[in-house]
Amino acid sequence: MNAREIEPVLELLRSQGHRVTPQRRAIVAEIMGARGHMSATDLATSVGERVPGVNPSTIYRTLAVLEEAGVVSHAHFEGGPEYHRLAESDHVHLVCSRCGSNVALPLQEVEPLSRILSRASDFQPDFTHFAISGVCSKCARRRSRKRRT
Amino acid sequence: MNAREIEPVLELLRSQGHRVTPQRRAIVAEIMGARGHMSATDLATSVGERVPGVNPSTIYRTLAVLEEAGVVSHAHFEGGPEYHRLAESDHVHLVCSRCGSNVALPLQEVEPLSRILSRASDFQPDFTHFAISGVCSKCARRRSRKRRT
DNA sequence: GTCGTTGCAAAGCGTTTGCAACTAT
DNA sequence: ATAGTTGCAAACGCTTTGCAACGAC
Repeated sequence: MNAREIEPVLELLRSQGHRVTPQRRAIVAEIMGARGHMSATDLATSVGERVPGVNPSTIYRTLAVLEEAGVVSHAHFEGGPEYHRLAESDHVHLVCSRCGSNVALPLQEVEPLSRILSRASDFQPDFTHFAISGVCSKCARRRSRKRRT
Repeated sequence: MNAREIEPVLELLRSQGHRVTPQRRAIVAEIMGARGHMSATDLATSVGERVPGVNPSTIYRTLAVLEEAGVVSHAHFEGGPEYHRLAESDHVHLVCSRCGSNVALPLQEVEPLSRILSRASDFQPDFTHFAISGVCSKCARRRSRKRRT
């Protein structure tokens, strides 16, 4: 499936002197094919369904190569880092501290915030690298429950 | 030093049925006395200078009690969670992905951002819970260097 | 044939847990 | 005396590392 996304990546790796192994094919296919983000452990699980026996260390080493190559990136959530193809960096993650819901907000929607921040503190923010915690509309209505932070 | 900050906290704990031990005194003194944020490991180290031999598990358990009591909170950085007294939640952390510098920005400065976000996505953001990654002015000038992210 | 990659086993880290001994109240 | 707390040791989950065997090129 969607070889359009993975072949160019494999070519890129080759052009950088890296080798394309069955394990890497599976990892690249999995992460470039996914539309969301996933932890390294998630990746290990799903890759394991394509090519059984892929070692976790291979997952981590390949993720490092892919980040280095600039085709994959990671973002931080309450539960730790999650990986995604670079194209997924076009939105901010709004995570509710009450119910844990995770909503994606197009980066352009926070464009104004970036400008304000740049002016206020001479800092060019990348709102995609860390999630933004808060309270979603649903939880704001039923004001109760414990924080899950 | 500054018993003004720690005594009320110890009283609060007692009022909740918790007990005040030398270890807790030291932990509370350390984290309520600190003006910044610190990892659990940092805490263990500095507490160890006051009361030698305090076990890491005691640090974690006490931090949980203090968060539950609402006198301490944590925020997420590239390197993991860091703890701080609640009063330190009055600013956002702007972390440079190039040089790692960490600048505090008063929460009021991002007030406009909160309003925009609330309107745009019906979400009440808490910009203090996760740091905000980006590029500081210094690094923006000398455009080079590798990302540390 | 080279040299990058893999699996494996071990180690590293930060954090959690069960439990008996201890101690604040 | 009664519970809450501590230290210890073990377990955990995630990630990293050294190294010999393997395999892409």
